[in-house]
Amino acid sequence: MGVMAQTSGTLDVRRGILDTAHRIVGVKGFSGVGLNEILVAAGVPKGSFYHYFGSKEAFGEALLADYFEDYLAAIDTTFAEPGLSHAERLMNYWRQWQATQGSIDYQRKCLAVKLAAEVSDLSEPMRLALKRGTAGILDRVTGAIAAGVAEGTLRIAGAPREAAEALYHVWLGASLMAKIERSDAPFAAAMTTTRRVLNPQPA
Amino acid sequence: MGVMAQTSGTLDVRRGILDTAHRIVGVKGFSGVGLNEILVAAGVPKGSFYHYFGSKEAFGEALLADYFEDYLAAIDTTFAEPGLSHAERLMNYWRQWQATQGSIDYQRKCLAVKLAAEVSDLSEPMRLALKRGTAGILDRVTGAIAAGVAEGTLRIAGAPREAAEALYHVWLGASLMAKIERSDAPFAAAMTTTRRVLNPQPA
DNA sequence: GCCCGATTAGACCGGTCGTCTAGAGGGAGG
DNA sequence: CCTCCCTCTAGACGACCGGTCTAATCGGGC
Repeated sequence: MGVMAQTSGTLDVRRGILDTAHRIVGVKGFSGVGLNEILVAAGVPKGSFYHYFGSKEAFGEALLADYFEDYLAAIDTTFAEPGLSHAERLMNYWRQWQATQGSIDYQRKCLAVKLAAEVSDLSEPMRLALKRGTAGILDRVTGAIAAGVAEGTLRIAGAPREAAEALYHVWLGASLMAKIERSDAPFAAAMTTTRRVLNPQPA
Repeated sequence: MGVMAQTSGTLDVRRGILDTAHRIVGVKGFSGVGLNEILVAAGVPKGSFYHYFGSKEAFGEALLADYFEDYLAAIDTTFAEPGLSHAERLMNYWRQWQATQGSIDYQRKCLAVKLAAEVSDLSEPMRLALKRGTAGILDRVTGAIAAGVAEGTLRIAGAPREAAEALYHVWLGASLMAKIERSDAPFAAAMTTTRRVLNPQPA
């Protein structure tokens, strides 16, 4: 069977499809791309698709799950960076958001922003993947805010969870406006709002 | 030519297509629906479509323009309602947002929320229609905030434009989250944020 | 050399957008 | 009252692309 060798090959193919898809779906959306385009771009024969995924919908679910897995790991890294206050770590997170969404680098475009509206009325499994992912983000941001408050580097009115939700909404909305306006002015506005909400203090 | 009689009939057909499309596109998105489905639902033969619209894209642009025309007119009505303070009118606007987006009434779903991410990478004319529409909303909200501040029923930190952008971002983001979570909790959170930002005072 | 599971090729059918030809409808002008 | 002519309707049609599935191929292990 060559389990080892073939398994690694198999996983590479799956990864290749997922990575390619992230790039393309991040621009064209989910209904807007055909499997064909993704498969050709990934150099994977069309016939193979149903060996790796059960359907286009199951594939979309996997794409989202895979995306959030990476994304949450990246947040954990940012929020654990040594030598920084919780306030600084949190502000770094928003800075990264601005940097990745504002750039022309489609590779890393946020699938949550791109797909939320399109997909949540279309597919229940995909909607739930989105729900799990965003809940994970909200949990982490809430934790970081609470830590900053406890540490004294953040001063907020109300509960950490409320602030986290408010800020996540702001950045989601700013991302939508940035797409509409093709400008990163909305992110600058979001950053101003963020500072007003969090009142970051020097450590 | 029968200009009058035929014109009214003609406009009815166009209206019918647009209204039906609003309902369907509001659920399925733009790439997610075929002209066929819309036309059948509207009871309009396919051949007529290209008499009224040049292409699917031009139709999408018209759909958005039409949507925002109504939407902006509704805002103007809300912001001109007699016997209310500017603060009350503004809070009514957000309440209406919550009511229409939170409901199951797809007829009136916000096309800006639904289509922004999907369409702004897909079609420049549609993106510009979105840009014009959202700019109109932002202008009106900014005006209402400024009026409330001048009147003394609103107390904000910073410029009215900043507050308007922050709040519009919040409500856009909350609408996305409401879709993802299938809950109107995000709107409740947005309302809390809104009150914190605007500090509405009794007249 | 054979076996057998992992992988692929390509057919399949239904739907996509857009086009095109024919003709129905109904006021205007003689 | 009849004809003209333009607006609008009708829906078949083409070329193409969608997701899915079956049947065949590939290639390592024995």
